Amino acid sequence: MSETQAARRESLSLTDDSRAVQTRTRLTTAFHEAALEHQTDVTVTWLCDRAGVARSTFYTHYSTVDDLALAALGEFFAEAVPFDAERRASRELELGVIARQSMELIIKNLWEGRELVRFTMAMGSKAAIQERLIDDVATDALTIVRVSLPELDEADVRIRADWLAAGTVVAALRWIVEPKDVTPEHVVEQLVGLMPRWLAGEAAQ
Amino acid sequence: MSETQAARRESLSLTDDSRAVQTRTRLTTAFHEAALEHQTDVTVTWLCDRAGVARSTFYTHYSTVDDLALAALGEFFAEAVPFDAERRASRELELGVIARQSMELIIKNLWEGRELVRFTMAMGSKAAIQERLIDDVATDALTIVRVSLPELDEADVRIRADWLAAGTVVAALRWIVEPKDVTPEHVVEQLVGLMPRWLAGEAAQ
DNA sequence: TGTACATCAGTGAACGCGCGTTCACTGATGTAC
DNA sequence: TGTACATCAGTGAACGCGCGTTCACTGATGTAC
Repeated sequence: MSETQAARRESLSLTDDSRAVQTRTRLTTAFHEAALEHQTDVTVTWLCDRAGVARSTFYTHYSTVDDLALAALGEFFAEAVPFDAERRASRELELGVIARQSMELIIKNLWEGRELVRFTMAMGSKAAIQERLIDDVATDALTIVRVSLPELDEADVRIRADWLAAGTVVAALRWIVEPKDVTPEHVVEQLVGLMPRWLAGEAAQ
Repeated sequence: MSETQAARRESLSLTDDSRAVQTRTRLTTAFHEAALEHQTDVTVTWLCDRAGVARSTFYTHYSTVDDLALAALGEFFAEAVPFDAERRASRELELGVIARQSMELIIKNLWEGRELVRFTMAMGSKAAIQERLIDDVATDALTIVRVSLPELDEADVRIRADWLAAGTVVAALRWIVEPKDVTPEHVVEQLVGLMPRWLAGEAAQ
């Protein structure tokens, strides 16, 4: 990981230069196409050929295929979690209602994108993607825990956020990846039931 | 992943041939040494040189460095979880006591091996190792959930096992990897508190 | 107890492959005057 | 409105590297007789 390349990636990720935007779109599209076509062995070269972009250009934007994959997976969780924190802070709804609605949103997003999720996780980058999703969700979950348990110190907030993020992401991803006769609604109920009471109120357990 | 190599690995992993045992020991030792010496860039070649073993031999035993790393990490969780299931089945202790003792065992093992765990996760294989630990723990946790909630159907058992395994492994690993002023005892309390009531009884929440 | 043989783990050289970086370049965009 | 110039994303060829496999081999172990 050279400083030069990393710095260029950093600045490119921030720019809205139309050429850069187009390159990212092309690569993301190529990734989606790979998923639709159930391509195996998707290499950087394959993606670049498909996107009509030079290999060296790929690396000015992304450091690995996982990087692109995560970008292409989009905002399956990212939408739900900050929204949840907002509503908790406003205290207009019961905890159980908020928890259930947020989980419904996460599960709905995952379910709608299940083809893409399955492909991505089958591509060999499963572990990396799972880990980064957990990271992202845990970061957002920190706010939820702070709002819910204001007196808790930071280290304990972190433990709770990690626990919740990991449990939710892993259980949801496995349900998505290994299709069973379980409806999204049922999964929501199960996951809400696993939440602690301070998070989901009477809906817990 | 060729059939030939995979098959050879499979049969070698089962044998107790003294040569094979010695090779595995040497490689595991080399990995431990790499950790002690805080080696960066531990490649298969480095490990084999250190172990006095041919590179081709490495691949007759392990498919990747992660494979070896997981073996070298040993039984941080594996010891605790089946033991937990046994005691639940015998119904001689309160749920909360069993849950706390099992968590104490997991955390104690991780704490004692924290140098090795940190090294392994810093080596670049963090995601893969985290994922495989979750897998292992989830498999054992299936039994615990079945014993605790006998009437539950298999898909729901799976969701609960995944949730518990992921929460425990991820929260514990992050505590280990990013040292804070949090004692092992305190972490145990936090994690037991996050368990659902059917698992930890009154100790939950 | 000794000899012949089968089994199987280890070896080392060679292979192709994809990764991620580097660098001098080109060409499009947009700003200065 | 036109010209000169700076900026910066994209390019493509080349590089070294480690991965994981293959295969014909060697040599230790242990079993059969």
